[in-house]
Amino acid sequence: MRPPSPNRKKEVRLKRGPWTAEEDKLLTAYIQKHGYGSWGSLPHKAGLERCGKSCRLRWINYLRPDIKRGKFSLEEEQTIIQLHAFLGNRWSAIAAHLPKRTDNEIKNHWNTHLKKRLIKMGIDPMTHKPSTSPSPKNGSNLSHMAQWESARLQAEARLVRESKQVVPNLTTRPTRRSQLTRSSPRCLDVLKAWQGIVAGMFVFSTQDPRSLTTSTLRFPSAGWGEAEEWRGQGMKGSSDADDAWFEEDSVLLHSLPIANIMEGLSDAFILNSWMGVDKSTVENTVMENGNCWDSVLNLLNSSPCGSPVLG
DNA sequence: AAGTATCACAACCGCCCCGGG
DNA sequence: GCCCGGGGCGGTTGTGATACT
Repeated sequence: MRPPSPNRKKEVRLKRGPWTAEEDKLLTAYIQKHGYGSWGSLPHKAGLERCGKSCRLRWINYLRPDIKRGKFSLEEEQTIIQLHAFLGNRWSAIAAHLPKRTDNEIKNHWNTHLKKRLIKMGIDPMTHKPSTSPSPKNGSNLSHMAQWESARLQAEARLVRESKQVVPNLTTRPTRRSQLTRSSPRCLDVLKAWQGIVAGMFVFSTQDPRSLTTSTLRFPSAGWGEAEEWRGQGMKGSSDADDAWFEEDSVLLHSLPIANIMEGLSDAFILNSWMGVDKSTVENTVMENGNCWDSVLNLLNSSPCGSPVLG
């Protein structure tokens, strides 16, 4: 605990550290009766010797009734990893896509679990790419990342415009930054589309799951709806060590295609817009087209919200 | 049983953005 | 346009619980 600053004007002794049950009760009772907002004056009104920030944090991260606590499900972990691959450490944006989870909780879970597991697997948790042995495609990856960022920023800019016409959702946490993502989630829901597309359509030509990051993509030979087989197929052909690795980190592995194959994602976009087109035509075109980002940009910018591409 | 290391997560800190004056 | 205060966010720390030696 650091000593109170002598420069602070009329220092009121504010309590710090863990909240007591009594304090929780006071805060909850006050907010239930009066609602929240103006956190600066709330502590005094509620009879708490805490700073407004502390009250806000306690409410948002712990006392809110619509918070889901406890272990993260596999699905949630997968979602976090995938969203983190695109959004980085923008926890509030990630939390906006995980109902009833707080940004703080997600951040903690990432730092204590997911990040370590990625590192253990040799994946750079920041780039979601292999942390060693630079890929020969690094240059193009960077380029694609830059293009993706450009696409994302353009999409966000569009969201900002659209958000001005959207009534805020009063049932969710009203944050200034998250309003951008929350009031217009469709374009971020593109992630869901990716998840469905990639998990549902792609299999990897390699039998070594560790080389997923550099694998080329192929399609399930038996049909579009049988992509689940890829996991089993991959395990059958791998060594014991691979199996152990595969099993241990199966959740993460299942996410890897989305996290790592940034290039493939552009293909996924195109594929999604080509549903119904002859499979071989799609495959040929995707494989021949080394850079689909122009198409991605077009999709992002021209697709009206509610289009199939954006969910 | 005691000491130490590690884990999990609540809470704090400082920076930044935004709106209002 | 500038300043200021409120509020939000991400990074970091503190601390209790648990596992290990």
